[in-house]
Amino acid sequence: MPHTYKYARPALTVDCVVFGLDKDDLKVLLIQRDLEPFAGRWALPGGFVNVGEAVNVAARRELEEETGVGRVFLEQLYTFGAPDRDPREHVVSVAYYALVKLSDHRVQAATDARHAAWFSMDDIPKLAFDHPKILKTAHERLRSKVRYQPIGFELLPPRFPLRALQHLYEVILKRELDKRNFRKKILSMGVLEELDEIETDVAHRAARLYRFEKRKYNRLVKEGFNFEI
Amino acid sequence: MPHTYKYARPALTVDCVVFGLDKDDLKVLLIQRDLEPFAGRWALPGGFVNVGEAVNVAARRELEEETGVGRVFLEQLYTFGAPDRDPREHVVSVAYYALVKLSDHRVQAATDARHAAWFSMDDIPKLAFDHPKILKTAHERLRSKVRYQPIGFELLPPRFPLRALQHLYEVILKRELDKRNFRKKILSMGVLEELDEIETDVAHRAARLYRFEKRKYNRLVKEGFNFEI
DNA sequence: CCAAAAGTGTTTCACGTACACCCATGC
DNA sequence: GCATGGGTGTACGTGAAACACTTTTGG
Repeated sequence: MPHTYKYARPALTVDCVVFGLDKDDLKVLLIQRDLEPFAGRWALPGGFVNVGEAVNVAARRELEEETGVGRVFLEQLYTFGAPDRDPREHVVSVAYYALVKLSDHRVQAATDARHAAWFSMDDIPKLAFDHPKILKTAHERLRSKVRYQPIGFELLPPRFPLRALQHLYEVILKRELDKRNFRKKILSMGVLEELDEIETDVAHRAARLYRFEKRKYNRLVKEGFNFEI
Repeated sequence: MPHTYKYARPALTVDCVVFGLDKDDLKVLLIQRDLEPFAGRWALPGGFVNVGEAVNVAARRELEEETGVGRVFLEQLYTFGAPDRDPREHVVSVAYYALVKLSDHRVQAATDARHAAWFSMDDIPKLAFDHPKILKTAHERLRSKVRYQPIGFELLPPRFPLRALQHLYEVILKRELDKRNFRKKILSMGVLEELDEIETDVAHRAARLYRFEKRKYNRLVKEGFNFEI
């Protein structure tokens, strides 16, 4: 059913940069295109915004369609609106970035489905459209935001050893952190709950597990607390 | 000349939050609507994005049409895409915020033109659409960004006394700053050039004028310098 | 000479940073 | 018993914050 407007309109899409944290690496979920343009190239998951559908809802829908995962951290990144970013016509894309827990089985499943795969940020293939630029913007946003907002926890399982949290910051910030100073600082914030549990299946002394307490964090924020690494 | 598409498309607009700094106040430029919906209401300047026109170019064009000023600081803020934000149909709007020098004569001129006026941020009239939300988002962005990026200078004339700079931060951050600490800090950054000029036409001791040295700032940034107030 | 704002130093305290060893566990 | 990572405290330096008086100028 065709639709007619008095004035021409750019098309409107969403693209999602989905970050996950592997044992060693920061990874991104990419989709292999099977249609022109850029058939065969890897690209960010995304698609068209339906009329009557909120843009963030469209992003979440596309994300769920591509990765099988809902209920993830999703935040608007930037809107890319250069007229030549799609060779076919003027397509404006609202980009989002998502943080998912790779420990989540449903995310794992998406990997085998329809030409989707996780790529290390250090080894990204040639991408379609202006997706290199979008990915770069997302990476920068993640790097700066992780320092003053507790979004890193979105990449970890609900219960984690402090070592995993430190490793996360080291990978994202690309520098080493001092173990004692890190523990001192993160514990002194009072946003982690120390659990009565320890790691299992490790070939050395098992570490204590912690949980991020969002309620404590929200309470502290109201009192003027500033999270900062 | 009508345009037809296979699938329905949301309309795409830009809205601009234009901030200026009065002697005392942070102000925003608003336009009074003369068409329905919201005829008579005040609203943010903005308009439709043309096909083939980059979104940021559209924002700059609309801004120039409404305020008569080009070459201002303009940055993308956020994209608002709720389907009910315009009562007529689904209109997605990419919002920008601009910082202008009210000392600029061309900006002053815009005030008398076609129902445009500057409003103090403490005294905003009822606004059309979801513009209160956009304005609030812009205000928060300005408040947080001004602390770690030297964008405040965009609101001042090229040559200014330190007092004006401090006042700017006090107005935007909504708290008083210590004069000695402020001067010490900002001067120690080494991004201001001390001029051989002083204020004129003041009824008291005239203050020395300074200029923001963007080149020095850029050089320092390359060396890892972080601007922060 | 009075009003109004310009300009200037020091002390204190909190926090970031650097740094090394013993402990618990699995194999 | 050895390899592997877990867990812990202190000393130092930098930078933020608090704080008050003298100087200059115009009217």
